[in-house]
Amino acid sequence: MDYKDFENCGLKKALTMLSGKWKPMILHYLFYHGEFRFNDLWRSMPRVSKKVLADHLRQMESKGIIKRRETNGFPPEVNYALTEKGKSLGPILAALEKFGNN
Amino acid sequence: MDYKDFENCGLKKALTMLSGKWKPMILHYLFYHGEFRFNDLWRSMPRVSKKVLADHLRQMESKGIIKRRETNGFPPEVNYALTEKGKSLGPILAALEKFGNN
DNA sequence: AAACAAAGTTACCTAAAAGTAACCTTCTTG
DNA sequence: CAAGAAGGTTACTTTTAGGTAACTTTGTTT
Repeated sequence: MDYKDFENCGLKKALTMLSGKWKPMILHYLFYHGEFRFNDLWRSMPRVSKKVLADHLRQMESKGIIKRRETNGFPPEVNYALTEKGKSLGPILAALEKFGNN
Repeated sequence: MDYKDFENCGLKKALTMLSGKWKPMILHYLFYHGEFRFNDLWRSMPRVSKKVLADHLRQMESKGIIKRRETNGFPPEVNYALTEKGKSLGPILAALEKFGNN
């Protein structure tokens, strides 16, 4: 590994996708509840700001981990769910959780 | 999961241990080269400051992922290596690396 | 005696991440 | 026709992470 190319390392990319104050909680919620709506998630996480939650969701969407789906009824409804790629994180996150609990 | 207890979640704890700008690179170095000395690592990572490198190493040591060993000869020599717990991250990091490369 | 080496530490400074409160748009209901 | 709800955005402030350069300590080499 040439260290000037380290930004392209898969480990670095994966950990960057998962780092963010609220991402573990979002992922936990997704694996536990399946999909959710923006405000439902937000209300269940009382200490996160809408701004940061929206940022985190956008980042995760841009990495292909979650997908956003708008229904055009009223009131507007936006659902977030894991993509297939996101679901493939399942075993890894389970292993991390186990590791973190020692 | 009660969200006010989320700080104690294993996933959160694990990801916190692994997050830090240079930790993926340190781990990569450890798994690839085995142990190293402070300045050897530092010289191979020209863009990290000694302060941050020392901080990262201290955090990882405090989590039991790496161990620090001083020899009392001269010049002083400090070696860092993975602990057994650290080695147990191997398969997880390999899976993350694969995931990160899609 | 001066210079150097290892493994840091210290006192600052800058950049990035997160938080706050107010606001916006489109429709619905009272 | 005012209020409210969903799903955000905006401008601004605070907090945390990371960076810089100089310095320290103990001993060795020149």
